[in-house]
Amino acid sequence: MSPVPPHHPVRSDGIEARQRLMGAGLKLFSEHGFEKTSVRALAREAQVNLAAVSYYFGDKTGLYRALFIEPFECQQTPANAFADPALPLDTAMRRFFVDFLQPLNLGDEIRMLMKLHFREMAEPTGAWECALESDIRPQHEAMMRLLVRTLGLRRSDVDVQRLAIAIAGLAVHVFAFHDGVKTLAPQLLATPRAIDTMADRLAGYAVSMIEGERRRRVAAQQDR
Amino acid sequence: MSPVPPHHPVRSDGIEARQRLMGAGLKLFSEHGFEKTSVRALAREAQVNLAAVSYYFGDKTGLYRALFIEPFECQQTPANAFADPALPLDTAMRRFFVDFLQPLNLGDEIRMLMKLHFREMAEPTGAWECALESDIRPQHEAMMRLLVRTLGLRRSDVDVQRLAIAIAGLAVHVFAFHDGVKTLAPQLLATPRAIDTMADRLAGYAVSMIEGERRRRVAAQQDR
DNA sequence: TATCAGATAAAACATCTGTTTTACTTAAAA
DNA sequence: TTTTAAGTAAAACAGATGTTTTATCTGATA
Repeated sequence: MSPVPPHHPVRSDGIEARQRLMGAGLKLFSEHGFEKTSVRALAREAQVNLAAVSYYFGDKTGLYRALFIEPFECQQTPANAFADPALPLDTAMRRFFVDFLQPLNLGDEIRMLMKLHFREMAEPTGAWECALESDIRPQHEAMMRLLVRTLGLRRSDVDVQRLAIAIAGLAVHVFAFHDGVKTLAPQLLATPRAIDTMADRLAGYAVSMIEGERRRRVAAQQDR
Repeated sequence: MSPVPPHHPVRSDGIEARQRLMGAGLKLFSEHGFEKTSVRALAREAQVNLAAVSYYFGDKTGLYRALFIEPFECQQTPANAFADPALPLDTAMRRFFVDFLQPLNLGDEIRMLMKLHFREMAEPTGAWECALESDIRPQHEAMMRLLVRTLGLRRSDVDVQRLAIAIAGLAVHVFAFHDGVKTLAPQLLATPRAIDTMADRLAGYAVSMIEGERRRRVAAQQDR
């Protein structure tokens, strides 16, 4: 029925239509969401014919899914900071939050991709599960390993999961409710320097939370 | 042009159409979002004629806005917990988070209203600014007053704002990324008891964060 | 009872949506 | 050069959408 998407088009007028459509999709989807972005707007933005989206991606959702599946360059995951066991906790945390908030500053494409992912998290279209498994879960698990290591546990439990989710939430919240934060306290995200300070503080909060959890566990142990 | 919405319709076949439309709007908007909810679906859900929505609310967005503006019953704000200065910090925090996460359990209508608000936060349609000023900002400021009081400061500064936003983020994150949390760690929000435990832990995290911030301020003071 | 505004109902309207069809152009292979 | 298929373009399609119009009905008031 629908033509097979050719991944390496023979013909190309300068930039290839397929890639330009993905660029347009990244921009428009992240800006206005899936529903509010029409196929016509995509074609216009990409300076490509209306039929191109169905030609290359089958349909509109095909283009959307492609944005989640096909990796963009760079894409360094913040959780990399947790890989090295030799790294002190506060340093690792600080690096995590700096990496996490990085997209707020620079990298137009990555920022849009990030925004697209967060949008998908808030309003799942189905591509979400995919992103969760490939992006979120690995980071969540890396975080849990760090916590298990730091707290000196033998293995993870529900309280470690709670803590991991709460720490990630510190960063996610800033991202997802970027607009709200900007309205409540514009200075906090106004400059790269301010964002760096924010990352620093968030790392500090995370460390405090972990220390608190350690104390709570000790107290709970003694109660038993 | 458009008929003036009569707030007290004389005629009423049992339940009034206007109110039923708001019920339908609350359900469908919170479930599927603004775009994905059609006027026809609203009319069907409310068992009301198609024209009723335009008759009572002018248009579709009018109904949506009405859901934000017109207060539903109860609506106790979590930040009430901060009003009493005599309340110990940890108690106040615990109450805040319990109140905040309460809608996850019970109160079908309130839960939907909450979900609608969070959805609006993630995908602003314009009704957002309204909600921010009337709902969010007061809570944010109550939180800041508590922090200023607890930290023994004379007045708020950017670091207090950062802390307030981070603490609120603990709760908001659980709400907004409810689905994600449920996928990553289903047990955490499965039962009312689990939710209560979550609120308890979040309160603990918040207290730890505040203590950490107090230490940070002392250290920064000494550096100067 | 007659009147009249409030309320409802069904149909019509114009627009926009995602998708497909059809025809045309291009460039490489036979 | 001829052939073939990939790629492009414009128009057409079927359906859904928000909104308005027109007509009808209801029930309290004069």
